Amino acid sequence: MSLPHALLGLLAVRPRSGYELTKEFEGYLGRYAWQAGHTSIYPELGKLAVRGLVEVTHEGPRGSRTYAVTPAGREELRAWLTAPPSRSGKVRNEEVLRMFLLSALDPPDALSVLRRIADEAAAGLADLRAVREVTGPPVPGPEGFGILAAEFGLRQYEAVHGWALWAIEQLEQHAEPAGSEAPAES
Amino acid sequence: MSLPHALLGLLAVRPRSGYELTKEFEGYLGRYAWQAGHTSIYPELGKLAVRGLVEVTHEGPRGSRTYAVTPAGREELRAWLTAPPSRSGKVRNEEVLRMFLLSALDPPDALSVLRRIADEAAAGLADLRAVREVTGPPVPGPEGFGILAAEFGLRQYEAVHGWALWAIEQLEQHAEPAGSEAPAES
DNA sequence: TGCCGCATGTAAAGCGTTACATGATTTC
DNA sequence: GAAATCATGTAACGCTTTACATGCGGCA
Repeated sequence: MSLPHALLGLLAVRPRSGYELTKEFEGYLGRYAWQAGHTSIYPELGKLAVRGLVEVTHEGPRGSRTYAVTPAGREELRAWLTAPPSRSGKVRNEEVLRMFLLSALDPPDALSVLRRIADEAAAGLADLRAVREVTGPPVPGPEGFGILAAEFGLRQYEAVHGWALWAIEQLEQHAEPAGSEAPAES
Repeated sequence: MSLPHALLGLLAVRPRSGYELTKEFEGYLGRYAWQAGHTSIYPELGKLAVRGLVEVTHEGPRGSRTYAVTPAGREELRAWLTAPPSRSGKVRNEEVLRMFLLSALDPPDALSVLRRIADEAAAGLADLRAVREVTGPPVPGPEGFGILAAEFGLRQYEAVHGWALWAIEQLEQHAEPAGSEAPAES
């Protein structure tokens, strides 16, 4: 379970409340890396506090509590991030599963799914390129948080897009296209 | 939950027993797309049988039951694969999470992690290239099962590798390298 | 005969998701 | 004053994982 480390990582950038952490998981973090709802986050913060890895540094208006990482928490985060391959990386990616099973479809159906994948990758690519325009070039330290990740997502989308176009080409050598879908743009 | 569809997809290629299906999840499928143990698979096969999506076609030596997809099961699989973006794609990828949190590390630590990532991507790349050598060029239909996925994995690794090298370059502009790790080869 | 791998299953514990629930503060 | 948002929490259900458990068949 990596949720505690995700929380430590976010709090290492700057202290936040459980509510703010929840919002963070609704953005790119939750979309690409790890998702969690507030009903998982609040109890987990409590456990981390008991273990002495985070602490409440401020209590605000609506009973809000701002958490910050302790030195012990920072050390735990560092240990996890620099640890060996982990070797127990739990993978559950529905999109990748679809790609694995794609060959089970008739070529016309497979083609239309591939065209959709190519289109979605192109859209994601455009989205992240816009993000890069706004944030500018990467800088090190907490300020640059997420820039490396954005570039990573960008290159992932490029790979997916290229793969989908390649796969379409492969399939079209063997079957006439269905012709019911708009072609993917480059 | 995508487990039932993963099972339908595997059975659509050819009928198998629960045991064989379990083995399948220990390979590339479980490593990259979706993991499951036999204690999830056996009950799920029972549920699919009740719903009429699979059926037992043969009973072998050690109480083994060979399952096959029914026409209804094939239709269900097709519906799932060709369905819209699904919009509820659950993402839980520990490796990607590490990349997101990388900026929380000191530059020297971040560099050593990035070098490890680059090395692992290079290793995975070599592995999949070997697979491609064995299986040859892709062909359509159930026979080509997994070839598209292998090419996909290959391109993913290329993207990760390229990203890691790029990230290392970015960080080295701002901090002296730790020098405790072997440099990543290209 | 003994061991290994095949082949399936149950039970308990833990975790995550969904739904339900509450109250305070700000904004209009 | 009403509505939206902030901010946290509990409870129930279902799924996953881990551990435990059993027995047959092939091979040396």
